[in-house]
Amino acid sequence: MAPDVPALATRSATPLNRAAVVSAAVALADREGLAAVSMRHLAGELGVVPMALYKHVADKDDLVAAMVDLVVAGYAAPPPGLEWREGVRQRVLGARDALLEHPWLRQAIEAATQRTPSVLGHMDAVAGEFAAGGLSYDLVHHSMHALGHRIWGFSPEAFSSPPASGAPPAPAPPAEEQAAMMAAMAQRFPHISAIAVDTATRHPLGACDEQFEFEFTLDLLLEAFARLHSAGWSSR
Amino acid sequence: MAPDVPALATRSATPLNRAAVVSAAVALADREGLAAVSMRHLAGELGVVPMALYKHVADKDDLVAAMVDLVVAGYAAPPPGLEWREGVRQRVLGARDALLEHPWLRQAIEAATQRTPSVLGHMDAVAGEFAAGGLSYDLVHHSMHALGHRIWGFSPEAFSSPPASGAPPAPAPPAEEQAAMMAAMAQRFPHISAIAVDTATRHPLGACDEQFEFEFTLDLLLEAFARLHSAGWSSR
DNA sequence: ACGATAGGCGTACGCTGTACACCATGTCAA
DNA sequence: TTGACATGGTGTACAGCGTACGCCTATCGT
Repeated sequence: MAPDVPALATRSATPLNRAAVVSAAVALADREGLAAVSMRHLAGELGVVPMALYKHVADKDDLVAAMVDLVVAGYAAPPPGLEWREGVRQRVLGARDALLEHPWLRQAIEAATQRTPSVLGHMDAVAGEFAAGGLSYDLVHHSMHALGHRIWGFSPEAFSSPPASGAPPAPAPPAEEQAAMMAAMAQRFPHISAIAVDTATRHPLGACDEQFEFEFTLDLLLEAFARLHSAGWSSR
Repeated sequence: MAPDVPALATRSATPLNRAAVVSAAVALADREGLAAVSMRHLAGELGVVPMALYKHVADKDDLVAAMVDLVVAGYAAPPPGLEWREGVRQRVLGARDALLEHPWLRQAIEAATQRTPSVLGHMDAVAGEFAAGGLSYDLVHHSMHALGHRIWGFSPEAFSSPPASGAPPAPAPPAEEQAAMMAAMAQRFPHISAIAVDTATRHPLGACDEQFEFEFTLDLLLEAFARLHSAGWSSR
């Protein structure tokens, strides 16, 4: 028999390094979601024993932070010299693009306990776009608070259902029951039901247009910031 | 010897019920944080074996959802007949009050995978305040998207540091090093540093005023919604 | 030639959620 | 009165998690 390389997992000849570990984790998360990124699973993916990873990352938190850092480092930077609203807009939409490519990113950012360099860099770059427009740092500060997680490309949706992990929890209730449910909903929650109806008439094909939703809010806030700016607003 | 009641844990004579389990979980989370709410810990608290809890809650997700539901059910409702902005404002600030009493609530809401009745009820009530002002459901829909998690009383802060769990990670670096760090920060991240400086001059005593921050954004958005409303805005 | 170092391995511990079988009790119908 | 049945607490067990600790080997600078 030939006792050479391991059977299944890809095990390269050269030793691991931090970058390889982190990018493998990103790829794994892209493929199977953030929950699948356990030290054991990732190690198996790399053809290595779990504890080997700890030679390259301090702990799981460090790994996740590094994953975020890697993706955020790849955010597209708009050309300099843009009007400030456009600069902010492009940076935020750039973040959103990355988010759409790496759906786990939102969860990772929300769970993050550190601010890594790339993360700070993005926040600084966004602040810089504001500042280039002549907004006072006072206003920039509060405007960025208003943007909140939107600078990472997502809004904290009060409505949107969680990402529908795999199989539907209820096995498709019969249409009759569903109609009864709808009626009960309409009675108990008239306003959100009305919203649902209103939305359905406007967008017959599916749920609401997330991208429109996102840009709507973004532009709304940007306009409000501009108004405050030209009015010489100050926090005290 | 007296082989009667268990030694340490409080074990009442009457059997458990769902409400008792859930409110014990809330109390535990209030005392020791959401992370401390494990089935085993909670069961121990109730003087019961872990699996006993599964007679009252379907699983951990169900428990957390019920915890959220319980707190949200207690949100203060403003008197009817308020001007719509004031109605929304009071409901949202009421949610914020509950959040300040139960710091774990934010995390629980963010992690929630279900919309329980109380949760839907709050969303509906907020929508109702808008609707009472004559806003179209179309605009209500988009305005609530804009509010996002703010209707739960918190804004997703891009800046605020995570809640500083227990001991500081670094054991208070020497002042000399700290100054060097600050200088390096200022060079690499000029804008956020400028914000920090600006903020420090305005609020010499501490970090920024979260409450002010929150209300600033809230009022900003509300004013923008009002402007759209009076301009007859529609999404298409 | 040799010690230091880097990097992968193996074992083990304590923690998590929860499936499954079992048993005591209270309630109700026959 | 008796048996069926539901309710609720128990005990054991399993798979998975992060990670502390010690060992072993290959490489490299001196």
